[in-house]
Amino acid sequence: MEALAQVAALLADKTRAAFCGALLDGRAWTANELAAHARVAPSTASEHLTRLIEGGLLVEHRQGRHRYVSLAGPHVAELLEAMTSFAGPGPRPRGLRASSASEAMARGRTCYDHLAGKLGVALKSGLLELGVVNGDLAITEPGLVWLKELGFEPSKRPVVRACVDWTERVPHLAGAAGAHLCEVFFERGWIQRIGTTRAVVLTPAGEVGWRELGLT
Amino acid sequence: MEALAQVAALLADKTRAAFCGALLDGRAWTANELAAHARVAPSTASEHLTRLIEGGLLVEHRQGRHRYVSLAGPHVAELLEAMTSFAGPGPRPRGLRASSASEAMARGRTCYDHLAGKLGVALKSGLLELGVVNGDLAITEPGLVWLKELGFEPSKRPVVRACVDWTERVPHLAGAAGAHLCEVFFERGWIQRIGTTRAVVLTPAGEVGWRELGLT
DNA sequence: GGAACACTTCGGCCCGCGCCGAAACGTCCG
DNA sequence: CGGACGTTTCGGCGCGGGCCGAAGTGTTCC
Repeated sequence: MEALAQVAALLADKTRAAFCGALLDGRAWTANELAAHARVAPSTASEHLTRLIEGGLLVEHRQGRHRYVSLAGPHVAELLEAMTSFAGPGPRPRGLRASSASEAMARGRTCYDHLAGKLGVALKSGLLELGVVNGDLAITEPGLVWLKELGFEPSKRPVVRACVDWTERVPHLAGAAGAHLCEVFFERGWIQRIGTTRAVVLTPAGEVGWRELGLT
Repeated sequence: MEALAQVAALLADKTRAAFCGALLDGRAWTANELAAHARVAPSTASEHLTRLIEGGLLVEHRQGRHRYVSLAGPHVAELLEAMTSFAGPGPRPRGLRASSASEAMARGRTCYDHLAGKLGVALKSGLLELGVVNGDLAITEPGLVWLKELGFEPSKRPVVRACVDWTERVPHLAGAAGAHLCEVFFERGWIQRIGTTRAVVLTPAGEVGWRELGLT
């Protein structure tokens, strides 16, 4: 169980945890951006990043004088959400700005490459009613056809995976299908990021689009 | 992401991780047993247990002068295996005793309340061939009938869940079905613990039984 | 009642590690 | 070439937390 402690230790520091939380938006961040985000000195951030990369949680790709880092893959995102949902919604954040921000996150957000929050759960429920997935959150035959009509192409990656939502405490839709739908929704302008955060809203166009697809 | 760091911190200590690893056998241990297992003073163990319980990872039930603790539920076991499998099989354990013990664990073991290791993966493959579960590891209609013939009764708990095997790096069968099958196999003497460890072997009777069920 | 036992609380030690600032390195741009 | 900038390395500081032993509480058994 030595290995367990080592992975846990990587995430046990609040600065490193903040890094991972920021990277959950699925994008690549530079070392400086993360340092500013977590309010630590660049030198401190650099050391943390090295440890997270060596631990296999992050990957880097260097470009000129920049060091871009991102999560090492969907499996990392799933692990992070699983752990976060375990602790569950802690005490309500204090302060107007913070609480409205966290409300926005609860309403809808991206979780690495798919949708989470109330929006993510609504999507899952809709797909369930449409028969795209069954009660155990597995893809159905007609569901696969439905997805292909939206441009989905099967790959090595599992089509659907359950990812525990840390605000709703309910599994939502991850995996290749979840990622594809999220991508399509962004392309069509159905969902939009709020500022530069992970929070996401369904646009008016999105509401129409969802209804036309048969989603609630 | 503060919450994430708190959960991680609980598991970031090698003594607490060792406790959790021991408790993955699904049984309740006393504080002293765990202390001896992790080679720390009883006073140290006591403090660790309090923290793990407050963190929601463990539950206790006191009986006379004993303090029994066990994992707080299957969700904890799943989280632990997910994190352990992430780190993956580290360097081979050194020493004859240690390496043969870890070999036995890799061959077959219990993971909280279901089977894991090569044995667990073999069970999953067999159920897949029988059509009890499908490729996405979801229960099928005939599969549910098949389970009920073995005394399975559906409950609130999900019938099947994927649990990542930390030695095989492949999902195996958890959830209510996994727990029920493990229980039945123990009752019928088809599987047996090696000593008092989590390691498990398929008995000769078990080999016959598995064949009769159509498992490989 | 008294002795063994399981566990807990407390005080104190000490190591690990997160943090910073200063200085060095490499890259980009004018 | 020189200056700005993103990043890294190093030394040093200070806190948190894991550990133990000693003493205390509650339970069981004789």
